[in-house]
Amino acid sequence: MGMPVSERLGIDIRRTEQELMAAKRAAVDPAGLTVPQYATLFVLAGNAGISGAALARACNVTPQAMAVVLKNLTDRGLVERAPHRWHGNVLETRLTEAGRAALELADARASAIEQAMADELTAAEREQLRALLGRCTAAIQRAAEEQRPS
Amino acid sequence: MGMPVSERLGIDIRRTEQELMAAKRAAVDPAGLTVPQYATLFVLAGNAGISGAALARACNVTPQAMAVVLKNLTDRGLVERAPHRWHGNVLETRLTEAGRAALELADARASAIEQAMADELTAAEREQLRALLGRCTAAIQRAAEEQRPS
DNA sequence: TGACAAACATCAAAGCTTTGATGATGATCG
DNA sequence: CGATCATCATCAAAGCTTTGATGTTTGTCA
Repeated sequence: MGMPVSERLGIDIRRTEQELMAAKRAAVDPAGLTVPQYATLFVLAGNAGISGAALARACNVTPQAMAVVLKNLTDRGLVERAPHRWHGNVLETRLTEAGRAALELADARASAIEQAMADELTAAEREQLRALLGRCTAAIQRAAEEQRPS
Repeated sequence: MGMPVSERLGIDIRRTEQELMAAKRAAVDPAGLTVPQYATLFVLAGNAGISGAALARACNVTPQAMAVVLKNLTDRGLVERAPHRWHGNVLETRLTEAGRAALELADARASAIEQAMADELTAAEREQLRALLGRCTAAIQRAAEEQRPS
């Protein structure tokens, strides 16, 4: 096979992300939320009345994926959706009181995970990590672009 | 909310992993595979006759998740499963010829993504990244452990 | 031998995610 | 004005993933 496992940085990245997801899932679970639901409520808290499509962009998922999350959140009464006043097609989404409460509960615990990660590193190391990840992201995109059989 | 978005390293990690997954998905798609299927075939290529549970551990997913992947691979004739000779309950899984062919096709392209990422960084930077990610992983696990209401 | 723990496989429910396809709405430009 | 394009929402299909619950098989130990 092409590249030895020991040299695949993707494995390390994936491993870390998996650990992060597992920890966040556990952190957010007592609030009755999933990680995507938490992320959605989080964005919503700072952007009341945003559209589903914009929410999808903010969370880096497809509008269809976001629609599923929003449906579940709506069913549980954590968000409300209402048609935009003069902009016919758009549905404005807002947090309900219950939604804000769940978010606050979840965020306290989720933030603790982020905090632990931040505390493990010095400020310089944090910047280093972000810079390295950024370069990886760029390289990945470049490689993907080149592979495209356009 | 607890922690400002600009300080959440998790977001950078997640972003990179998403980009990586998207690129690998595109890379592996012409071979008719998904990323989990590719990962499974890859492990299988180096561990013929492994059990489903062991495969799950190697891929860092639950046995149930692996069962779904294996079912799809079996349905497409890319792997074969047969009961272990003297060990009644275990199903041994092996690549078929078609499976090996799909893997090779997919691996060439997937490796190119990994290679691009590796090429972007110097050897020292690669080690730095792995070390930083490793420390993050450890910190995450520690934090998750502490949060557990045992 | 018989009870028990460990490992394996699997059914089921719930949820997320992607690609593809449709239809509605609003803005732009000829 | 009317065609076109971009944006938004949504239906559908396929696949991955998790938690929880079952049942089988093996090996250990009292």
